Amino acid sequence: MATTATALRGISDVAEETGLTAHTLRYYERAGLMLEPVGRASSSHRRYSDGDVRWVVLLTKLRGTGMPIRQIKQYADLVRAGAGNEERRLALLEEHRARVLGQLREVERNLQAIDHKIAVYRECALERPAAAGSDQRNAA
Amino acid sequence: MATTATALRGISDVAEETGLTAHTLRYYERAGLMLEPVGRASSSHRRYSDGDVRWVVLLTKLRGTGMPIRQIKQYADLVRAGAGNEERRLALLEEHRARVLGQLREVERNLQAIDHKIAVYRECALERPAAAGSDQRNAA
DNA sequence: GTAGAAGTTGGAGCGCGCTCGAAGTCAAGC
DNA sequence: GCTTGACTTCGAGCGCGCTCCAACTTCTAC
Repeated sequence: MATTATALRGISDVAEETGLTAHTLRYYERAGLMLEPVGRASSSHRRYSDGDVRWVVLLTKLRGTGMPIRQIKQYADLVRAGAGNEERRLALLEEHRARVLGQLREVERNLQAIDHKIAVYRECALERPAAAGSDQRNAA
Repeated sequence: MATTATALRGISDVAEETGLTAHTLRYYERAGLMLEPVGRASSSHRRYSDGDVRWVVLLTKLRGTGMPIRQIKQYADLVRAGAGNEERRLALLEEHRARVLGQLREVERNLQAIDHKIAVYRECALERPAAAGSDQRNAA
């Protein structure tokens, strides 16, 4: 069952896979976000395991929802500590989730005001046929 | 019809009304986000008109959807320039709107991954009856 | 008049999350 | 051997959006 070859990847492979830069990957590691120091080749070049990469992908989801580095660090610390603190991990994630949902709602609320403004400008554009070329807008 | 008394407000009133700090209000003004320099009392204290306040409120909506100061400045410059550039204002707002919608979708997508993680931890919590007090979680 | 609160300016400082530069190491190809 | 290029470390730098400080003026209450 050695079919899943699980090739260890270099930092630029992982950068490409995750959408982060190599700089950022090193930064995350320095910041203590990795579960364990990333493995090294004899040349001291980093060699990421599949698990490392999956973890980094999770980090990108957390960052992508605005979780601060400091809090991701807390979560990583909990996971690194091993079994027994699952409730605290869950609480941390749920708190984050609630915060994100709140932010989403607020952004939507603010966006509605902007939508209204847009609607006003559209009406305004209808009233005045406008200067030449008003129709070359991209109707995206 | 002079019933709308339109009292001019001091900076701390406006801070309270808008949720910004007085510091931030001054900062926005310095950054060129106001349509015109805010009026002053004889004492050189700022006196915000209703229009000023409405504009600041709009600024908070733009900021609240993540529009950078630099771009808000562009929008303010257009409005300040007066009639004739409504299309550019509209385009600016629509671009922003599209960007925000994209970001919302991506945050939601990332959040789904986190939700999945949360679900896993919840199952995990069910399997092991866990240490005392595991049921005092808020069932939000 | 006088104390204390609240406003003014200009510029410095901060927290965040990267981002970059410099100098060095290592492996592969010519 | 030598070059090229991808990697390493450490620390500095940056862009953003505030946030605060210091020194000063002015309003308000007593």
